Amino acid sequence: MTDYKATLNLPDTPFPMRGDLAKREPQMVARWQAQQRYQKIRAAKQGKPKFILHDGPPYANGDIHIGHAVNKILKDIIVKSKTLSGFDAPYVPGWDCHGLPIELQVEKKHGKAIPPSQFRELCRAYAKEQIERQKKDFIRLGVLGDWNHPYLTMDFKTEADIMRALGNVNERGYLYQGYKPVNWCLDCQSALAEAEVEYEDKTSPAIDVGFEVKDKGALAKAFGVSLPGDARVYAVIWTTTPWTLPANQAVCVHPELQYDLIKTPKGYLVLAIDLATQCLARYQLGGSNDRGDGMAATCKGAALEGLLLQHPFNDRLVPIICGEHVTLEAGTGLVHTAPAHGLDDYFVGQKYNLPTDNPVGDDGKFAANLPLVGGLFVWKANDVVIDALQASGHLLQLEKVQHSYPHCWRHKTPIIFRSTPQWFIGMENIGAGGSADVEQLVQERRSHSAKPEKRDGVALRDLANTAVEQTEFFPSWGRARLEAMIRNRPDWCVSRQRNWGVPMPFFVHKETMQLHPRTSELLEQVAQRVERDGIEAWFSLNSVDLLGAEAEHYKKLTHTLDVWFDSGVTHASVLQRRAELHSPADLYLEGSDQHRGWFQSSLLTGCAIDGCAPFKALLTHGFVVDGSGHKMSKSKGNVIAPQKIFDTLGADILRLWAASTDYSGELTISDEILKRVVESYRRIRNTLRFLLANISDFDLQQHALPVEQWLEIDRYALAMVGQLQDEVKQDYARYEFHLIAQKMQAFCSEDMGGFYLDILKDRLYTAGENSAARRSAQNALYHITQSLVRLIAPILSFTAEEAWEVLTSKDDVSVFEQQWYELPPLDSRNIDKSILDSVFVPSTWSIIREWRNRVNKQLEDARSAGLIGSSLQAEVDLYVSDDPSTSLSDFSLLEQLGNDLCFVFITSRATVHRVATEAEQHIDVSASLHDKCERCWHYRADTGADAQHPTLCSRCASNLFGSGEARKYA
RNA sequence: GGGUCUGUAGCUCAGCUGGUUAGAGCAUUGUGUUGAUAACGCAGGGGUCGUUGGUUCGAGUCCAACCAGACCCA
Repeated sequence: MTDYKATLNLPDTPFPMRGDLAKREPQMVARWQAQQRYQKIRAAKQGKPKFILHDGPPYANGDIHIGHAVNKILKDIIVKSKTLSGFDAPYVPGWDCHGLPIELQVEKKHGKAIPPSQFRELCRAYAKEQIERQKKDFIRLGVLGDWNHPYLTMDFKTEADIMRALGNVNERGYLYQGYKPVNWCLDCQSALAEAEVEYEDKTSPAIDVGFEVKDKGALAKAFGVSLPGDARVYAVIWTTTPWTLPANQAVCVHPELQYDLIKTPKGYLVLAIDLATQCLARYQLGGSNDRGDGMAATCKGAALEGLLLQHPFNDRLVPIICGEHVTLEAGTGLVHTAPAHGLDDYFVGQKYNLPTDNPVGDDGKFAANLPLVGGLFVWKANDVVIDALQASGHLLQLEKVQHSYPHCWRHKTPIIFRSTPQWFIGMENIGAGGSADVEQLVQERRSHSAKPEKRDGVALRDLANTAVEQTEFFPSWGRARLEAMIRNRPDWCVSRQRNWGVPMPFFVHKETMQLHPRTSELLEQVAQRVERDGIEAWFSLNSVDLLGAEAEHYKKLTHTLDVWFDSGVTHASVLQRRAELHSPADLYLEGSDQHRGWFQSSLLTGCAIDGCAPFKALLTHGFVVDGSGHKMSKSKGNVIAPQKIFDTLGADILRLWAASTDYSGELTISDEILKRVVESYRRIRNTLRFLLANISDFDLQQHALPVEQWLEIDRYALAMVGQLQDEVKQDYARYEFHLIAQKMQAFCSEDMGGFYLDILKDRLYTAGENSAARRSAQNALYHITQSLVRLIAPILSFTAEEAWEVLTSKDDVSVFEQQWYELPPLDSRNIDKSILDSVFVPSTWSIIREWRNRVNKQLEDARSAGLIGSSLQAEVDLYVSDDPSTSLSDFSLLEQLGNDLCFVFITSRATVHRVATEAEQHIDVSASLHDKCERCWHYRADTGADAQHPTLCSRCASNLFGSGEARKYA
């Protein structure tokens, strides 16, 4: 007996069914790097229009987590899809290298007793080491980029350009000196970062102090009462830091809270209604808020705004102001406000243009010339202040309280809030809010800080607003979020008192505190030295070298820049400095937290320096959460590490997960989800494998057939992949990757596996190897493969490159040197006239597929009844109505397929019969009574017709030894 | 407490401007095949569309409140 199996054209490919990704991907990465694929792709794309996705630099500390992975994968998908869309899309990854967290790590490792310059060297070395670790993982994810030349904010040139950017901001007039409260350790005599502060219990004196109301007429009006001429009225505050009273500049009320005016033996007191009773009890005073007619004298806080009070021991008037931060948790509902000594106070003070004058020196002693507390240490001043208040009758109550209070993490001693000179980028030059009276009052007293000039008369906030308007947002709500933040943000404090950071290379006059008149010129000289020697050039600089004799009048600033400034100005230090890049970038892409971070620091510096945003579009993704929607944390134990995923499942699985999740909200990940992703991957991979395996003997040069000579179903397949490609290209352009993953999956399962490929097997395997019937199928498969490999490439990069090598039989080429595939045209303009008349367009094919579904259901019934096993054992008879009112009835459509209809249903016979009405329509399934052809497994009457080949049907006999069967439709 | 979002089958997602029995893939169950075989085909089960109220002839789709979750602030 002949082995007819050997005569079949069975699939064959080196593309394995199982990806074995975890093991093989690293080898692929190594080879790509050795082959310099990134550089090759750049060369291939030279001259194409540019698409610049600018990398927001991750911080160079710690190994990458799943959030990093999502961010880099999304960027990579975009860069690659743009590349395939015909853009030259270089990708220069970056790292953020300066700042406190690195200092902390280095301190932990090497201790604190290290000279600053050596300490900075250690920081630099640490950052470098971290970058290498992160870089290795990013590359492992399959992210394509210029990994040999990333940008680092600690590159000497970049450090110099960061300084130059600061100089530009200053030249535009957006930089000014002001004061801001910082955590201050009296023992360190230096500022502390948030991370250096610990909270511990401390006992403090808590005092209630009356501020005498100066403008009694206005107050009486606010409460709707009339007051006796000699009445004394006090606004009462409560504080646990009596020493801050010398810096008091206002008393703050909540605009929406209700306040009482209460008559007591000590005079009238203003207190929040909800706290009045307990306050009076504490002061051991009775009292009444009856305004004389039996009605209570109350009013909203807002009504009190602007009233002037006499400071209890300084010769000045302070206003009542309104603030949302006032609460009823403790005290009186009126808050003593010293902008120099508290952050809330500072912010509300900004709003009302209150001075932030700080009377406390570095050593914690009050300035010598101050009344009452001059020269005293702050803690000592507590008692003096209390005694004075007691003596003057302003003190209503004194007690000791224990409360949580910030302490220095090194000295374990209580710290203070103390405003210090800082540098700001101003959002506008006129403070918002505040009543006219307050405005006037404070205007007179403002002398120490002049806010900046506007750029061309435009405030930075307005510039930023305009820039946001002109930006495209993915998703669109990003705009609202950024707008809201810009509307509310205070001026940006850019100075820090750190070691490991880019210095603010300024000289200020020792007396006037003004910047040196030649600041820009000097800054450039410094920048040139920094370009050569790094930031150390500034720290080690002797002022005389630059200033000569002037040096004795100028102070060299020791501030460093907020690291957000470093990364914020990469549009200047990177985009505008690298030949292959440009600013504004086409896209910035980061997590949603960066609306406050990098998006904003980039926007503000861009607007300050260039007058516009450094990006044309912003894309935001959510955070990764666990399967139940909760954030990941070590303590919860629900952290999933990207390293574990690519070491066990492979990077392509992680990439497919990132792509198939809708990133506009949170991205959920769990073992189950990953398991589903793996299934999904298998489907795509196996479809690809089947395609490759069935065109392994196909050579387009030799075997190409014009589309009009293809079988109908092959043209339909081409139409399907054409539509898929159109949609997927659009989805890439809109950055809607989860739709792509979805469509890819459906295409592979429904259109290919469940329909086209299943039907095709018979023809591919049993038709003559070089027959038109088989070559027609292969033509379609070839184009589908070409299209599909590219469509998945941005997402499943490893798999696509692997398939590309099989497809091209070359191992040193990348699919990313290509563009989206150009499918043979199928439309009426380019195709043979005969096809125009064809009834077989996608919409008619869907009718055929509906009938196929009906047949399948009947076959399944027959199978359950034990009538058949394989569908080829069945013969079907379709009774279909021929509705004369329609131009093309189902009957005539199915009938036209003729003998090919059975291949569509994968049965041994399919016959269409005409019935009159739809009600008569039905499908009969019967088991074939004929013999099974050993080769094609169809049950046919002509099996054994050829005596020479008794186990073959005549179809196979013809395909093997004759002219071959003719197929027209399927 | 404020700003910006999210909540449709076990999982990932569709569902356009409100209109008939809410879709797909994966998973699950049954089954066929053994010439895509740790693959592929076929059929089935599975959803109070976060909850409650409202607008409407009609709401997953509009409005309000609430619940849960995320990010950023305070």
